[in-house]
Amino acid sequence: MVRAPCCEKMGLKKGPWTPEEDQILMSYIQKHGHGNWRALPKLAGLLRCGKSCRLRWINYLRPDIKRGNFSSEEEEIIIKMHELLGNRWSAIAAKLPGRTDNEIKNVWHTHLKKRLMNSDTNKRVSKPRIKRSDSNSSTLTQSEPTSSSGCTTSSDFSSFSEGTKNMDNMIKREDIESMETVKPPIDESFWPQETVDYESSTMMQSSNSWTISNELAPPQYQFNSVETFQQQSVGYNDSKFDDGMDFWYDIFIKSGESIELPEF
DNA sequence: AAGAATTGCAACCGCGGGGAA
DNA sequence: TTTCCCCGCGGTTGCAATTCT
Repeated sequence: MVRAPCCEKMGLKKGPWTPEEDQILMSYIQKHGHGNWRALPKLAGLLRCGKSCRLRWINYLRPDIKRGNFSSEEEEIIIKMHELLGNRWSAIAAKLPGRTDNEIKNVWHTHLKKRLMNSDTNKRVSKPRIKRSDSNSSTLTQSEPTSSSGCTTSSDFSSFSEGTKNMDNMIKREDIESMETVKPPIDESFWPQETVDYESSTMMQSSNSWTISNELAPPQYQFNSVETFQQQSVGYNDSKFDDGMDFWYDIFIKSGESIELPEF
């Protein structure tokens, strides 16, 4: 079976969309829905192929699209899901409402993959670039620092599912979030705005405890002494993840201290 | 200040799945 | 069962913006 190239017909426009074309496509879909994508451009009066219209709508014009930089939580989810699912961008996008597979794919290739590689090789992470444009905002925005939840570096996610899966304490996600205080005292504000450098905090593991030192961090953020925390994995179920998976967080408890895990 | 190099992202391409005829 | 068509997915590309020298 020979398939004709999408835009073989002469006269069909390719390349960047103009605001006028966007307006035509949006108002047509808002009035009539998209129905048959192939027929849509003709009906709407656009010199584009249906595939191009679909892509423009899905990736850019849809009203529920969330624009702007990814939050560190979203990036964590992407990293975690990528580890579980691989390059199944649409499946990952399903876990991030308002984000498209294309956007996630781009973020992975431009930020997260490099970050993980740098993390593995103990290199500094390069300064994030300022986002070029944002349709919902006329001002340029700086990427958020991507140091995520305290000392839980991206490479630590690899141990999420390898952790103590047989532990009995299954708790809810909101409970985990309310337990932020038991993590080591390194949060997003730890890092100066212009750089993302979670590698300046080093973690050394001996049996199930982590020794955390941040002697390379900026002076105002250094601990007075090296502190030791116990690592513990806690799992949770989240209805957002409808494919039956459980997720695991590593939390850190100061040596000598104990906490009670919240009940269901 | 200007040109080169790098980066980020929108858009394109081709393939495969699934459903209708 | 086979053929055709549409849609969605993942990989890749092109180019504008930004940074570097």
